[in-house]
Amino acid sequence: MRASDTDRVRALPIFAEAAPETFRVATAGAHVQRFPAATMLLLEGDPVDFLYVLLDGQVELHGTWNDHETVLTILRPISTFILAAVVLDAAALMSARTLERCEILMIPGDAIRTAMRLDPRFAMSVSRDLAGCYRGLVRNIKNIKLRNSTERLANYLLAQRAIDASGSAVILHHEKRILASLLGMTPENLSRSFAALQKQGVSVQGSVVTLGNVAALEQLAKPDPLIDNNAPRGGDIIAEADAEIWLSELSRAKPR
Amino acid sequence: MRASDTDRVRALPIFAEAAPETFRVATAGAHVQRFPAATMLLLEGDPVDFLYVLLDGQVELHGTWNDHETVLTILRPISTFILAAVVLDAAALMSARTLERCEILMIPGDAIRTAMRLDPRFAMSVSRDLAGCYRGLVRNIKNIKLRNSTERLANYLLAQRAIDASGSAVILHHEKRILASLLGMTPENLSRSFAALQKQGVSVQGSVVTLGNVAALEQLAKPDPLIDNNAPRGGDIIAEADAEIWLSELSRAKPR
DNA sequence: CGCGCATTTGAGGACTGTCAACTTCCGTGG
DNA sequence: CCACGGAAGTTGACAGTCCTCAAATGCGCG
Repeated sequence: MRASDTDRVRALPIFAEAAPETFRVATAGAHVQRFPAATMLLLEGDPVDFLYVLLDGQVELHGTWNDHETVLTILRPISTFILAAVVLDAAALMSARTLERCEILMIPGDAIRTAMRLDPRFAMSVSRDLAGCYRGLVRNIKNIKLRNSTERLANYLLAQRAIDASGSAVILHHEKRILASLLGMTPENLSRSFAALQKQGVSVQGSVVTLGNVAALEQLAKPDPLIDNNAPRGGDIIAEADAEIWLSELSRAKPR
Repeated sequence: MRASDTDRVRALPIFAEAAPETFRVATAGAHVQRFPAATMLLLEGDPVDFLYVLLDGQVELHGTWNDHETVLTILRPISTFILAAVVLDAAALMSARTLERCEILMIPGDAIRTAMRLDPRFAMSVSRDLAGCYRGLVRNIKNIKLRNSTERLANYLLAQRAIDASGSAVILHHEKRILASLLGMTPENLSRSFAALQKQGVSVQGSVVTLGNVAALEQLAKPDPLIDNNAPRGGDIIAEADAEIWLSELSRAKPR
């Protein structure tokens, strides 16, 4: 692992407050591995022997049933994945596949579990990370169960805009069929949803989406701090802070 | 709190391995409170000051958006809820409402967080609990995104049968409109799904459902250990053990 | 007994998935 | 550099799923 990578991993929320010794032990048994695009890193049902840390590239986590597949999340550096399975030493519930060439740090699960027993601050950080992941999924379920596909897309676009902070243009970082699956629809319906959002000033050219009328888009999307995590990075804390601002905006919401 | 309750709380996975001192301190500042049916315990967006432990009764956790509501989970004794918000000292993402008269132990969030810092074994237990909750939600999302409503109902019935182990009869522990929301459909469609399952030998009389042909129901439901948590109680470990048996059954699955 | 609420049933419409054909984009190889 | 092939994306037609509204039925409790 390069020194710059070490620093980036050290800065992960999970390690930030850990004792130096904890970090040293955990990363001592770890190794960096490079994978080509479209590689299955892990199959659901497999035992999980490592905590994965994505250093570079993109990874998709997905689930399968009855010959159908759905994307559950898409990861970008720096982030860890399948922490929950590592903590429980259990089989994976999601499969992991690289979307591009990736560089991944693999930390033995044993090392993580023993580190948690020895270093309470580290265990606390793991708990906080898991709690943040849990809340991310709660948001996800509310999004799926309470909104239709066009509303989900609209909120996705607004959330991306908040993250990238790149003016009125949003760049899609993955293929549309991957995005469609992430949002719980078919590629065909994603196209149609984009078309439907033209009325709200949305126009698409390849992977560049321009939001011509953010106010109109927000009126349709009705973003909600209790569903849409608008924190630039690293979880909950920031999102909670603006809750009151959002709520005032929500008070004028109308029935569907 | 009655002595019998103390024992039951002590037996919770979260406290089972905690130091005696940890348990004593945490429960010292706690108090038991009784609530009538249909009481809002917590509104989404509210700061969370307590870890709740349901000792008796039923509690529903739900989410709201744009004047629509969806049930996210239904709790029965003994279980804790909103642990994730307590760990992060964040606002609740779900509202909690009693479905019947309830008896609830409320442990100050501060006590939980300081206990985690002081007792690594307790922190480890909290991590394991959160990891189990996280995996429960992953299963939930796969269930919603990969199955239609009748398939979800069929799997729900099979899962209930496995939990209660009560022959070929399954008892619905909550009103059908609550169950419908939990399964992500309207009450009307729950009725129709029950009707559709008559072909698979399912018949309903009030809150008693008899499964007349489990094999046929399983053929439709295609239960999967990576979606349906069939552990009698307390999470993942048992479910993982039978994975191989289930998988052999799945290998002959056909495209939808 | 009657009221209120949950549940069921029916009709219609909105939303979403599937299939097929077509267009666009992009990387490869000539 | 260009032509080509294959995959991704789009569009249209159609079907299945699901929601909404309305009305009827059933159930429990005062």
